[in-house]
Amino acid sequence: MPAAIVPKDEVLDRLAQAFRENGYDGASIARLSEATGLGKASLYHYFKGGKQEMAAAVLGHVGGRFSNMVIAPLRGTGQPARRLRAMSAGLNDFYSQGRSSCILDLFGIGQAGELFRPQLKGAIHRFKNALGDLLREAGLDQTDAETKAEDAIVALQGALVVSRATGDRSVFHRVLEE
Amino acid sequence: MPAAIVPKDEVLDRLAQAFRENGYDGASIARLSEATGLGKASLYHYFKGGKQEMAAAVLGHVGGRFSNMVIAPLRGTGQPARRLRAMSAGLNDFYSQGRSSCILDLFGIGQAGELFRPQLKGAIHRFKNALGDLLREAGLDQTDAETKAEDAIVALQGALVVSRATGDRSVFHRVLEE
DNA sequence: GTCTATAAGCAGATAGAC
DNA sequence: GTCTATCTGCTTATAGAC
Repeated sequence: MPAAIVPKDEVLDRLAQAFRENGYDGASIARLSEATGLGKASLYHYFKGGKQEMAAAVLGHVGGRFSNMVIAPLRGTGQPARRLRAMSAGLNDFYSQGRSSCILDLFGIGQAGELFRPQLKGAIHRFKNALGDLLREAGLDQTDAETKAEDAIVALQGALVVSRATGDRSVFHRVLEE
Repeated sequence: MPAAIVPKDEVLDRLAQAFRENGYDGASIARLSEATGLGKASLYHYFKGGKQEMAAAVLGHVGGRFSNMVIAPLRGTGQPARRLRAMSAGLNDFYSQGRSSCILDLFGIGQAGELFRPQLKGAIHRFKNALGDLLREAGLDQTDAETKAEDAIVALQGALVVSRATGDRSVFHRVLEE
């Protein structure tokens, strides 16, 4: 069995980008085909469950990238303040300096929301725990740490929405400095 | 010319709800027809510009409701702290206790974003100014007031996204107490 | 594993009767 | 002002050749 012409990770990256630009409903198979450079039938060869499976695979893939770029720095061994800065840098890269929408936002809408809510909930939970643990390590008590962690995630999501709506990414950059 | 069977405000309310539940792309004409109780052709009689005009009309209608329920209390005459609480109550109603997504989020996505960005930007600007003016009146300097106002809008949008993604509206309620 | 061709159905939108 | 019926094109998805 010969290797695929395009590595699956690359395909998933491009699918993710297309979903992030258009949302679940707006990302038609034709667009996904164009974004990946694969014909429609090839996409269905990769993802036999169709668009829904493509989205699920993207969710897993993006979750993995998030773990590497954001969660891992938080779970590292340096000083808390330093790890927090590493997380900010990771978020900045992950969201392309605020240009990319978050899948947690897009996949929460409409029918997609019903399909993927458990995964979205899990992703938020993991992020909140990682950040909360770090804040506890930095000296906050359990309740404060959880609240602050949740606030940070809320601010991040809000900044992405406002940045997209205004076309002005300065909000995203400012919020990243919390 | 006899009156319409359903008042236009009622039609707009129902269209708004359908758009908020499904997003711009997810809200098909068939769904909008069902949501309003009007046949497709009747919808096109009201909105000759089709779906795009329906969305634009919803944007204007919802903007008006937001002015009444949220901006007006901020611009009132009582004490700043009291007006702030009135705003919170208005937001709680406007977003149905966190159950409704914000049009600023949904209409920022994909093609809809390109169509409506100016209106979205304007709406955020008006909210930020009203809130900033109140904060200045409460004693903050210009820069702080603007920053805090923006932070509040960011937190509100983020809370709505996180509430929708997790299905847990407690985040929305907590953030409303800032 | 990729492609072209095509099926079946839904999308947005319109015509014309009442 | 509302409806049924319809048009056209795009949607998801599949069949089958290479």
